[in-house]
Amino acid sequence: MAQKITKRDQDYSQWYLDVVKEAKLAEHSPVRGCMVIRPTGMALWENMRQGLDTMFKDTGHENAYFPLFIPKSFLSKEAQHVEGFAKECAVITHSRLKSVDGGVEVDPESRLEEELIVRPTSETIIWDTYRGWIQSYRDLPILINQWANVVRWEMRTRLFLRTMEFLWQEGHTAHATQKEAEEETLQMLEVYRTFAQDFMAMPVITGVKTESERFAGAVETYCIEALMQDGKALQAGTSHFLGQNFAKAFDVKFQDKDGELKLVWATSWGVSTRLIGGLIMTHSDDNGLVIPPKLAPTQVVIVPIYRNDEQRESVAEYGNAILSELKSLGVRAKLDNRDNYKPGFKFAEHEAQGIPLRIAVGPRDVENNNVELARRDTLSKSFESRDGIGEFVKNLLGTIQTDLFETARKRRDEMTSEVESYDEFKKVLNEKGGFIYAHWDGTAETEELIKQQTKATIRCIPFDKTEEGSCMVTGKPSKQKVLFAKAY
RNA sequence: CGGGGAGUGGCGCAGCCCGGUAGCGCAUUCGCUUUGGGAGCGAAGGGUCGCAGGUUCAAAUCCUGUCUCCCCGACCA
Repeated sequence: MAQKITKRDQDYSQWYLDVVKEAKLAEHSPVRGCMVIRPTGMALWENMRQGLDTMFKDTGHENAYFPLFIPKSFLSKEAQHVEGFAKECAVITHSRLKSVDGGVEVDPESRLEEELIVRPTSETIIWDTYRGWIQSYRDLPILINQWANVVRWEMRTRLFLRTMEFLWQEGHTAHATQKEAEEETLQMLEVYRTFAQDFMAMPVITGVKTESERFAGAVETYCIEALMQDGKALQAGTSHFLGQNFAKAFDVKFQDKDGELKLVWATSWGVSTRLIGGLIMTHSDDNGLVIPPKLAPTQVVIVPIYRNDEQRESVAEYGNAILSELKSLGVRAKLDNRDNYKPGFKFAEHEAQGIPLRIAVGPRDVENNNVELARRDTLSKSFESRDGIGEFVKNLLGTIQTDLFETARKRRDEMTSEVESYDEFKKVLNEKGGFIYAHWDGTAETEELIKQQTKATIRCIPFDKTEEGSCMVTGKPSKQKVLFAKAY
């Protein structure tokens, strides 16, 4: 029997872990800080990947793949970049083991001349490669994405939200002009925003990071920020305008139309399996995971109910016909005809796995020519006619998708405050949490002070909060409010 | 890296103080009865108690060392 899930309001961390476990998404591996993504979790990631990949292709990008290992020297070429990542790199120093009475140990003879770094991100190896690909303005732009795993030696990990190794995509583009690169950066931010909202049903705030939160090596970092149900923010994706930093570091120049030799402009952008963590914490409840229909590996599950073999057959026939109808309409449906579990158990299990819609069919339904429909998001049940059930379900899935977004947006809005003073800020942060808009003087010192005193950080400087005011801490003039929250 | 907690069948735990070489619940397998919200009964299989030393006639239990994981902080997608 599945273990009960800890109440969400009681212990949010435990609740989160329970949901992940009960939904069979992932589990801790024996390797410190790493996770095993189970088939259910992988199917979800694959759907997310497909949605994103289509959007990348639609905006002119192609996929490629670069090596996992990066020569140590590459990492030292961009000063800011090194500083940001040096402290969390896995380093390969040797190439083989040797047997020593029953066990193995590292063969000291095999020490590498130059150590290899397991990529924490691929800017360096990619820009080293781009140097060879770019000579003329005709070679630009280069619009490439890579689906890969990366490793960051994190101190403390949490399933999906922060693991030592994680799956992600990283886009790396090269452009002839600053304007084009900046437009690309914002375009991809918009792709992320659209994906988060339309596929994940997760509302996000877009904006630009402060200098202290900026990606190591970027000129400007843009982000999407989501709010979790416990009132903490999650950085769900980033898009960086890299300026000419990497072009300078890796000497990537092109000859322009005017004959001049110029440095290339760059962007990079990425989202990771962390999105799954965001998805969980945006929609799920005490019964387990809730997945929006667009991303659900299984959108509809049909549960047959019967008392004897005769009923079993008629119900199976009835259920299979519905299954075929749903499949023919492109609905991802399955029939749960396992005989070793009772319906109640299956209901609970499907709910824990977040399947958006359940259809229960029993002898009564066969007789009355109807079905019992249960929505995962609202946990409400209704009886619907068997006739036209395919179209009905298809529409309902669409409704669930938009309802999930609306519910999440409403919750986010209710958890968003605007304050005018630092006292009010601290009060709201302690009593309510969530997103808080407040004026800030734009200095790193004030930002750090607020962080030290309240643990809240500036999640982003949003695009749409222009209004004159004065910093809630120092009273210095401010052109706009910025978005604060405690964050994951 | 600092503070706390924990390592005992697949999972969750008890036993440890006060040594006598393992037990409970769930899961698994088989059988019968069940099936509209996490089924019941009966039987069976499965663990040298994280690892390494030490004390002892005897160690899950006491001592020393060590590794790992989880939680809270600092750092980060």
